[in-house]
Amino acid sequence: MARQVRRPTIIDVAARAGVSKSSAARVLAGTGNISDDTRDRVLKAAQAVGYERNYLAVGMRSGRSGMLGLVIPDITNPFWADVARGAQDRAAEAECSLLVFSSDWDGAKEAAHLRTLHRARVDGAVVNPVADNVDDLGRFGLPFVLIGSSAERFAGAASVGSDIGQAVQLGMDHLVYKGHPLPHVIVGPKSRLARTRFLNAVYRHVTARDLDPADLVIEDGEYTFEGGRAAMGRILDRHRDGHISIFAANDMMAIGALMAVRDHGLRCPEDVSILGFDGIPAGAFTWPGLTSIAKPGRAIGARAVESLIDEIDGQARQERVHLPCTLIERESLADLAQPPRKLSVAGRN
Amino acid sequence: MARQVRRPTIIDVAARAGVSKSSAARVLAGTGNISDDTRDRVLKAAQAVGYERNYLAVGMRSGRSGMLGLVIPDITNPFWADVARGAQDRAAEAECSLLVFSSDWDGAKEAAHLRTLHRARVDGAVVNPVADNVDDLGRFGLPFVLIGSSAERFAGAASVGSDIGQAVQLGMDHLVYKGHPLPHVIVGPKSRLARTRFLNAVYRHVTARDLDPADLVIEDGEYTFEGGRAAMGRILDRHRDGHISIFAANDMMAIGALMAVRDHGLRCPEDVSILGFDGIPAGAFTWPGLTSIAKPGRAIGARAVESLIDEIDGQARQERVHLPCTLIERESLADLAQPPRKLSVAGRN
DNA sequence: GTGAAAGCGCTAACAG
DNA sequence: CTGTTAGCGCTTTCAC
Repeated sequence: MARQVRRPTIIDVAARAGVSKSSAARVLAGTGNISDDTRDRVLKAAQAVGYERNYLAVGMRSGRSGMLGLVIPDITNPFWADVARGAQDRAAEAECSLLVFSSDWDGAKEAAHLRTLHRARVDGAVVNPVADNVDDLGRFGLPFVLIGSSAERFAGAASVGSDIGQAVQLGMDHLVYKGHPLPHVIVGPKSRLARTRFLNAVYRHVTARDLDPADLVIEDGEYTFEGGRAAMGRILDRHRDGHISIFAANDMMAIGALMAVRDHGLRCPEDVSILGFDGIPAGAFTWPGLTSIAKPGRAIGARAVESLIDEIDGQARQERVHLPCTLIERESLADLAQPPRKLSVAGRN
Repeated sequence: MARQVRRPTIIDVAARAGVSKSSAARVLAGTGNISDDTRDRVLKAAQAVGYERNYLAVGMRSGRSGMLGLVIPDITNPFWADVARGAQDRAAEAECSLLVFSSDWDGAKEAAHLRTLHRARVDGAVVNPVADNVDDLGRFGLPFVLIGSSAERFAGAASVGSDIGQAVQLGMDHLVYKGHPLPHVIVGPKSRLARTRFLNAVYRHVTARDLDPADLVIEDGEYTFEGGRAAMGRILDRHRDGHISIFAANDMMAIGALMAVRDHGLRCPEDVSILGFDGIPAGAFTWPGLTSIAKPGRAIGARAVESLIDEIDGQARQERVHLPCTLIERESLADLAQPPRKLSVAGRN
């Protein structure tokens, strides 16, 4: 294969069009005043020689590389993949290239990727901060937008994430609608910021309906399949009468809980109802399908890139955006509000 | 936030070190002969002013941008995310940045992304070709490596993919081992190249064991959940006695098949055994867990980048690499080889 | 071993 | 409206 074919430059175009380099440049960059005739000839010449702008050179001259960076924990995680996709699409619209990096929730890796981005001269970056490197980013003088739940720990930076309050509200309302006024809650470990935010929203909802918050049963564990399974196991070991309703703060935990229900010889949704949170694709394939509150991953990615571009253009909005979550209704929630209707399956047995 | 802090250049470093621009450059690039003293002073100066090489400028001068491109159908698809991750990691090791694009299996989008890559002056690209744009890539004179099953349609290009023959062999062997000598096969539509390759391998395995290939039951459908569900439905409508064994050419179809089994009031693995192909994460959360042959996505991505780098460096190997698949054993396959052992669950009912 | 100088492809004053 | 000129930051001859 012919490697390194010499690519035509603006000089070739100018020569062929019989104009000066700068006239050609003006036409090609679409700036300044140009006579129709000149424009025509330059455009034709460019076409003829197969000219393609060298963005490396443009970048060098203008200080704008046309590249954006994205640093997320793991592209292999469906939520983050979704975020990446949103960012990609929005970047493509803006004719920007996106450099994507995975940090594995590791501060050192994150720092390394940030440095790489800086060296690559990206115009700005969207990052889900796992450590305090964001301060470095700021010091670099690189425009950036933060995403995810940990984003708000950092003052003075634009951020976009999902609206946990609205999400919990949505979930609790749905639970109430289906006849589960006071679900048991499975949340993450104490150390995590998201836990607090989630719980606060739950309490707000409970107190707003004049229910006794002390009746709320809370179990916690790691944000994993096993964490959810163990937490659910504990609940089941304790409580053995009547229907149990669960609101899990994370789909992996919800799926783990589902497994625990089976382990205990119970059925979902007949004996136990489960509502998840995240909207991961795997929830569609569990049995029963997992009803869940979906985070708008794609929208978050897209919005973050949008904010970033604004910031790069100097229209720094520096805002905190919270995007609404949506309900994905599948089969893991029994309809207790109208007992005779949906529970026929259970009744038949 | 301080936008556009002037970043120190090689000139600043040279001035501070009290040497010429070129000496500084030599030290910083690690080329040419330099006295220890000079090197020391330059390095110290660089450190002091916080110098960082401008890769845009380097790229312009050297014709190497240090960037690689990756074009896959959809970063949101777990297999492709895995490929992207492998590529990312390998690129990071080589100190390259990776531009990632999703083509949505759309030729036009693919072409657009390829053009963007070309304009961004990437040094090479890894692409899963959905259309015939790869010819363009070749014409561009851009080094590239193809990935995925459609890759081999293109002559004269390096490619890396999974070893379908070995994968099917592995699956069939496992099926035999578990007492399912002649599974029904659910494959993709006739138009797809992967179908043929899969079926050929199945036939090879069957004939090698002196079984009658005419006994092989083949159903096809789209490579989707619904496709698998429908195909399985047809099988179930026809065949109603004894255990049914299924080898699906794709996990989504396998999961669809699982659903069809439930639709028909049957149980997996007691009445129907299912073996999938892909190893998608969701297979861990179905009930029962899906036994599947996993494609080495991450390894494919990593290997592709490796080949690409070799090719860029002029050691064009131009080879076709086939990476082996592995078996993920979960619960969707009954052990028919030793009836009394595992089928106790079914027996109890 | 080191420095001076040319130039990668493009843009942006500055004259004309 | 157009051409001339001077760089952006770096590498790379080519002399010394």
